[in-house]
Amino acid sequence: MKEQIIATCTQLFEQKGFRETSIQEIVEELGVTKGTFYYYFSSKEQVLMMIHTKYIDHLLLQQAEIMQNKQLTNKDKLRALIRMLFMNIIPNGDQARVFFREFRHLKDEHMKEVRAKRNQVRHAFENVLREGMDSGAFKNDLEPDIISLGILGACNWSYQWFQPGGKYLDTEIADMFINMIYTGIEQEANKGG
Amino acid sequence: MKEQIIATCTQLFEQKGFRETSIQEIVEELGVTKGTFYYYFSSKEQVLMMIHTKYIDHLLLQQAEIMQNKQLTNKDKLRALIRMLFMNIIPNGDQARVFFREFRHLKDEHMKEVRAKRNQVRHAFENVLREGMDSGAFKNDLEPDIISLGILGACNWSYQWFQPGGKYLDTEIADMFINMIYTGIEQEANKGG
Amino acid sequence: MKEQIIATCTQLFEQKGFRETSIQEIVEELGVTKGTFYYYFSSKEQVLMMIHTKYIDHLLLQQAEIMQNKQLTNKDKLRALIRMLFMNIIPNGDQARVFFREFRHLKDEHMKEVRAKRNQVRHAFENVLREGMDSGAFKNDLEPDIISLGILGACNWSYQWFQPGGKYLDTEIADMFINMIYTGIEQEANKGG
Amino acid sequence: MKEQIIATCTQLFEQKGFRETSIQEIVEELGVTKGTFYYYFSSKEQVLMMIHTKYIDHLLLQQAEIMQNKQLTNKDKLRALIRMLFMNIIPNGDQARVFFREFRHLKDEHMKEVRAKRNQVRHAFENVLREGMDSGAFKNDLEPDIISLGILGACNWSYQWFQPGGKYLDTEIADMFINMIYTGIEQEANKGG
DNA sequence: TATGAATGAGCTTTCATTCAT
DNA sequence: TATGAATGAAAGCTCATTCAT
Repeated sequence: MKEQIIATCTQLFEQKGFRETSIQEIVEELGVTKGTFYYYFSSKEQVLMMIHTKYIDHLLLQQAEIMQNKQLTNKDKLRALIRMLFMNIIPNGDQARVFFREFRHLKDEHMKEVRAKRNQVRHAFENVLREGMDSGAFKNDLEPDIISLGILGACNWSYQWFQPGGKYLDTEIADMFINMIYTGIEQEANKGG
Repeated sequence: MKEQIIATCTQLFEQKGFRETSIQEIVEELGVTKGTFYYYFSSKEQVLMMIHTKYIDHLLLQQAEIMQNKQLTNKDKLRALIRMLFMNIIPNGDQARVFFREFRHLKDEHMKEVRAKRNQVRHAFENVLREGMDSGAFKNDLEPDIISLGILGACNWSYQWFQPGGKYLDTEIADMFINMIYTGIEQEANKGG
Repeated sequence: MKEQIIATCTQLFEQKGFRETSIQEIVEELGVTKGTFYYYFSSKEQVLMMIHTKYIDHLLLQQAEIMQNKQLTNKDKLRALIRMLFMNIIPNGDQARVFFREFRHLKDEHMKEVRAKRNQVRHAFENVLREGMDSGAFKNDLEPDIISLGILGACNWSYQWFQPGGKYLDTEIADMFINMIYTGIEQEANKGG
Repeated sequence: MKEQIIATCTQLFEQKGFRETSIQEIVEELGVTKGTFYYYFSSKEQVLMMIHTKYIDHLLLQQAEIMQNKQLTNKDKLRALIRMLFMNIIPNGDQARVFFREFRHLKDEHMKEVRAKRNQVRHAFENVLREGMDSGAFKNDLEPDIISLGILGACNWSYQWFQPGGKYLDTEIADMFINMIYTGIEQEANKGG
C-alpha cells in the first residue's frame, strides 16, 4: 500500500504538481479513502519527501560505486558520473521531474537533508575534476566548482526536454554531452577563430 | 501601480512560489486592498504572464540584434548568445527564477505563447551551430538540436545556483562556460586518455 | 442618458437577471464609466424601480381609461382589461419579464409601492366581475377575487412563453383566452360529461 | 444530513432567493460548517437542482398515473391534471416557489433537463385537450397548445398568491378554476352580450 | 457632467487534516 | 487496517459604491 501510494503520488505530482494534487485525487486514483492515506503517511509532504529520498539515495549509491572503483581513471569516473545522471533522469522521468520541480515544497528540515545529499553529488563532480586536473587529465586552469555546475546543468536540464522514443537513445545523448564537455565543439584545425 | 504590482509579485513569487503567494499577501505588501489588485489585473495568473512576457521579450530583442549583426562570425554569435543568457539570468535573478520555475502555472494559451518564444531562442542556438558547422567553425559531426539543449541547460541552470556577490562575476562565469563549450576540459597533450 | 441607462438595464436585466448584471457590464454596454452611472442614479435598485414604475404606471393609465369609459358594458370592460394585459406583455417583452421576474429585488418601500399598484389592477378585475355578476352578465356564483387571480394568471403567465413571430398574433391569443374565460372549453351539447 | 441540507435550502431559497442565500447562512442555520456542506454537495446549484428534480419528478409520477388510467374520460383527466397542479403547489409552497422562481439559476444542462420535464407536463395537457376535442367532449375549434398554456398559467400563478389558511381550501380553488375553464363565466341566459 | 482609482465586505469553493468508529 | 463525516482556515475573485478631480 505504502509503495502504491508513493507510485500514484509520483505520477500525479508529475502531471499536476505537488500543490495542485489534492489528497482527494490521490485516494480516488487508488480507490481508497482519505483515512487510508493518513494511516500510512502523516502528510502529503511526507510522501514527497519519500520520493525525493528514493531518488537521491539511489543516485548516491551509484555514485559511491563509481567513486570507490579504483580501476577507473578520473576521466572514466567523470564519464560514469555523467552517464549516471542521464540513466536516472531518463528511464525514471516521473520521479526525476518531481525531484527537480517539487523540491521547494519540502519542509525546511527535509529540504536541508535533501540539499545536503544533492551537494554530495556536486562534490563528487568537483573532486573528480580536481583530481583529474592534478593528474594532468584535465586542463589545469579550470574552476572545478563552476565547471561542475555547468556539467550538472547540461545534464539535469534534460528532465525538461527528454522524451522517450525520440530520435536518440539516452546513452547516445550522454555520449554527445561527454564529447562536448571533453573536447568542445570547435573544429580542431580552426581553433580560436 | 501596475508596475508596482508586477514588481512586488515578482519578488513574492520568487520567494514563496506563485501558488503559495496569496493575493492577500501581495496587497498587504503593497499597502492597498484586494479591490485595487483586481482593478489592474483580472487574475493572479495575468501578472505571472506579464512577468514571463517581459522576460522573454527582452531576451528575443537582444537575440535579434545578435543574429542580425552581419559583422559577427558564427563563433562570435554563439558567444554572444551565451553571454546573453547569463546577462539576463544573473542581474535579474528574481525575474529569471520566476520565469523558469513558475512557467507551469500559466494557463494553457499563455503557456503556448511563451513556449513558442522559448523555442525561438533554442532555434537561434541551433541555427548558429548549424551554420558554424557548415562554415567549418564547428565540428561537423555535432547534432545541433542536442548540443543546443546542452548549452541551454548549462547556462539556464545557473538560475538555481548563482548568487550575486560570489567568487566570480557573471561575465567570468560566462567565459568559463564558453571556454568549456568551445574547447572542452581535456588537457591537449593528453587527449583521449 | 437617464433613458439610455434605463433601456440598457432593461435589456441586461432581462437577459441575465438583476442580480447577475453588474454595474460594470451596464456601463461597458453604454460606453461610459461607473461614475456616470452614479451621477444619474444612486443605486442599481433605483433603475429597477424606474423600470417597474414605468411599466405599472402605463398599465394603470390604460386601465383608468377603460374603467371610466361609460360606453362599455362590464363584459366589454373585462375584454378590454384582458387585452390590455397582453398588449403590455407582448410588445414590451423585456420590460414585462423584468417586471414579473425581478420584483423581489426592489427594496421594501419600493416593493410596497409597486405591490399597491399591482393590487389596483387586480381590483379592477374584481370590480368588473362583481358588477357584471350583479347586472346578470356573469354567473352569480363566482368568487370574484379568485376568478380574478385565475384570469391574471392565465394572462400574465404569457410573459414566460410568448415568442414574437410565433404561430399566433398577440391579439389572437387574447381572443382565445377571452373565449375560454367567457364560454369555457366544453362542447355545448355535451355539458357535464 | 443531505436531506436536512435540502430542506434548509428550500426554506432559505424561498425566503431570500437562491442568489441572495449564502452558504454561510445555510450552514449557520444547520449548525454545521461550510466544509460539511461541500462534503455532501459539490455546489449550491446542485442543491437547487435536487429541489427541482424532486418537485418535477413527483409531478410526472402523478401525471403518469392519471394519463394511464383507462377508466377516466378526457374531461376527467383534465380535471385531475388541474387538481394535480394545485395539490403540488399548495401544500408544498416553499418547494413550488423555489421551483418556479429560481429555475433560471440552474446551469445550462440542468435547465435543459428540467425544461424537458416541464414540457412533458404541458404536453399531457395538450394531449388530453386534443383527444377530448376529437371525442366531442371539448369544443372543436380550440388551439390545444395555447389553451394548455392558459390553463397552466391560471393554475401555476397560484404559487404567487395562495396563502394557506385563507378563505378557501386548495380543493375549492381547484374546483372554481375547473368550473371557469369548463363552462366559462358568462351567464347562460345572457350569452354573447 | 463625467471620470476612474480605490475600497472593503462578501462570495463560493478548496483542502489538508482529524477522529470516532 | 480502514472508513468517511466533519472541520476550519484560507483561497481567488466580485462588485456596488464612493470620492477627489
